[in-house]
Amino acid sequence: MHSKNNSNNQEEETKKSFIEQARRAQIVEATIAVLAEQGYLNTSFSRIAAQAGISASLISYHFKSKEELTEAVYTFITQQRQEHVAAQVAGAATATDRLRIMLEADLAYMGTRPELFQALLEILFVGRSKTDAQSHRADVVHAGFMPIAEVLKAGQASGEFGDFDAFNLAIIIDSARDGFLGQLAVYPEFDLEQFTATLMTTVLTLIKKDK
Amino acid sequence: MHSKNNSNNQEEETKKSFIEQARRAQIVEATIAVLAEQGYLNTSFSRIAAQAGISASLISYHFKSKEELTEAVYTFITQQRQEHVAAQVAGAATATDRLRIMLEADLAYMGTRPELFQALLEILFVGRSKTDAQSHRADVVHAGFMPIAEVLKAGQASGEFGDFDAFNLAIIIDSARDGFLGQLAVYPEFDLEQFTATLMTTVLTLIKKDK
Amino acid sequence: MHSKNNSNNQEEETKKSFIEQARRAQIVEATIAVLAEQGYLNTSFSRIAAQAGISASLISYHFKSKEELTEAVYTFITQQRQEHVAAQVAGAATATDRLRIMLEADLAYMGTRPELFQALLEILFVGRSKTDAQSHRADVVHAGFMPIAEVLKAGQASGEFGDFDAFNLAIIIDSARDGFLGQLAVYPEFDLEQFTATLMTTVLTLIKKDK
Amino acid sequence: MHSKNNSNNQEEETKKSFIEQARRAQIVEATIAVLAEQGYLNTSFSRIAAQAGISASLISYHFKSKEELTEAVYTFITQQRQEHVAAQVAGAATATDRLRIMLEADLAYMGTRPELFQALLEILFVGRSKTDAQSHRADVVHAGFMPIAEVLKAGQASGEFGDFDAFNLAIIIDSARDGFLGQLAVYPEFDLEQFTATLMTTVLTLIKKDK
DNA sequence: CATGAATGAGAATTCATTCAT
DNA sequence: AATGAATGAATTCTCATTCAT
Repeated sequence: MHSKNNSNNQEEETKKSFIEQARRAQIVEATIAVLAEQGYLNTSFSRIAAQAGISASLISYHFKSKEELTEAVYTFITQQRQEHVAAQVAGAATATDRLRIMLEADLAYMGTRPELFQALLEILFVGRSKTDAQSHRADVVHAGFMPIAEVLKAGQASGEFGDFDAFNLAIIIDSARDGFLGQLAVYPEFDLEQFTATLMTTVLTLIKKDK
Repeated sequence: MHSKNNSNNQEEETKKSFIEQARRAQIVEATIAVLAEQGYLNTSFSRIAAQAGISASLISYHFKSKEELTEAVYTFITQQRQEHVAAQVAGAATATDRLRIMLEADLAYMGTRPELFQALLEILFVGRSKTDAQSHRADVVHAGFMPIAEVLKAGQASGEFGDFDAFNLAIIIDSARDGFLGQLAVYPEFDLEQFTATLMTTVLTLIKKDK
Repeated sequence: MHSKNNSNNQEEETKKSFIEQARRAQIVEATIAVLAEQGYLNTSFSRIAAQAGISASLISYHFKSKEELTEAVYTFITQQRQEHVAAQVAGAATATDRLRIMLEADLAYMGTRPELFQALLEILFVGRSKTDAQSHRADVVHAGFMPIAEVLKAGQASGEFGDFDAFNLAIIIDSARDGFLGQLAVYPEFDLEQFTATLMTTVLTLIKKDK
Repeated sequence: MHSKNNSNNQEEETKKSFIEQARRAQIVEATIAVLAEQGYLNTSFSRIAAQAGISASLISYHFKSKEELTEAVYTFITQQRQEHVAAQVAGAATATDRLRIMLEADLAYMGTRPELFQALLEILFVGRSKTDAQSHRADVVHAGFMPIAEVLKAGQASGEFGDFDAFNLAIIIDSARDGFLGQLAVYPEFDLEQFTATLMTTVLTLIKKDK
């Protein structure tokens, strides 16, 4: 734990935690694959282990409980999602641009990895065994439309957008985007670009000033 | 078993199927309650039985498998939902009216029974143990936006609506409605009427002819 | 649960609970046997099941948890023990008689069933996984010498016994009796009657008035 | 491994066995603590490791098996116990003195270290996974009263004590002492000195010549 | 029609132990 | 000397389902 020779301590610890991180990542990826392919009900430690080519107890070794693993998967997907959007939204000048990029970047990333969204849904609508899960899910749901609601309000405050119920419109936009992603997981042949275009046209119509 | 006298055979069978129907309905209702309260993971036969005040084996007696029970619950909720909409949409004269009623009637019914939607979500995103479940879920997802797409196309064909991508707009509208119902299950304090109003304004803006 | 025909209700319930009781008794007996033969560590549900010739899950069916089973075994042995003593101690006239019977009756019963004492020890010195187990064990330990202490004090109060530290002498007597039972479990060849005689002589010497 | 230079080989080995001994002692102490605090069932390598601040595999490194560790703990406690008594009993002149010191010294030492007795009990009544464990335990139990029996017989042979069943009286005395130690582990508030006094009075009464 | 009894399959998790480093 | 990583065996327990009554 606290070794005596402080020579290459950091290097060792980095390497160690590297292996650990690699394993955890491997397990998380395997879990996503199983979740997307087999559904939450069939996502047992032994199936994840089979998918990853490791033993089931190794999963317990790296994740204290199934809950912790599920949480890690959720965190991983959500972070990936947010990072991709954040990277592109940084350069947006207007509220319109920010809103456009938020939707387009998210659809572009998640739309090409339907298994991520699939896994996310499985987690959100199942892992409700513990007491705080309901509120956790609430937070999650919340997290989806709040950023959109803020952009909408910002656009209204700056006079860039027209007059509308920002809160409920945010729910509509957020649900539309996630709804399509949900469809895409089931119907891979749906046209991502076309939907994105339709959604953008729709949104621009709705936030227009002189409507 | 003791069918020596074939006098009132039919009557008996009718009575049996009546009891049978009543039991099945009771079990379905209990399942919905447990699904909504405890989540799919905690919805075992024994919990449903406890909720209904019957034995777990009686559920097996009336439903060949858990899959069949799940299917029955899904069918029950979906039928209820469709019947309520169908009853009101019958009297609609224009496509606009039909679309409005489809949304308003559904929100009015499902919005006041969040446990139905909750249970629906639990089923849709979990019960995937058999191979054909993926396609089954596809049908389900499909069922949501197709009626809307048809109305949109009808409105366009009759010249009542403007020019837009009917298919993708149907996905948007359907997702917006269901998305809000999903939120409502988590945040009961959300304002159903206000959202309905916002959604209607939005939809009317989108289908308008001279936009 | 609450059946409609109240004709032979009681009879049915009696029969049912009879089967249930029989099974529980069978499992308890099997558990005692395994405990005594293999020790607590090797007393798993599957071993008990093998001993009883039933499936391991049937044990779970009748006992909600291993803790409950352990508790049942403890209760069973303790009750047996107390009943045997109580039956004989009832007719005792003097404190001396009461004390003598308490010791002789207990040694006579438990001494011929060393596996009961063995099982008792295994439970008392192992089943300490839960929080309240420490206090539970305390109660148990307490239960052993308190009846003896009471008899000693009663004998002193009535002038039947001499002057001594009743509390600590009770511990000594109780420990001596249980200590021998513990030895007997390991060395079945020890002479029960001879020890009983020695213990009685000893005790009578100690409580004598004019010593 | 790098034993090319055989110059200070012996010194190294000595140092090694010193470290080895220290580690083994550390692990034994940690095991005693966990045994006393958590009970045998909760005494796993990982818990012992946590208590000692080392890794679980280091325990396997120093003790070939759990059995060996258990054995080491038992030996350690027993040796401590015997050494303390032996040191004081050496100067006893009469059999009475020897007996008195054997009891007083043991109670004085073990009575102030209830965790040792607690750990001893946990080991004696649990660690029975191997075939020969039963006989091992027999030896252990034996070890308790045999020294007492010998003193009693010696005192009788020399005419110092009266006439009694030395063997069974030894069991009584041994059980009384250990029984109180067991109580003490559960009720720390019990009065060690008072019990010791009572026990001594009792024993002296029992071995008296003209009774 | 209804149930209690029973089961086998499978779940998550802990354990002692091994091994490369 | 010491450890983290890894595993297979074993554990308790839950589940859907069957069957005799």
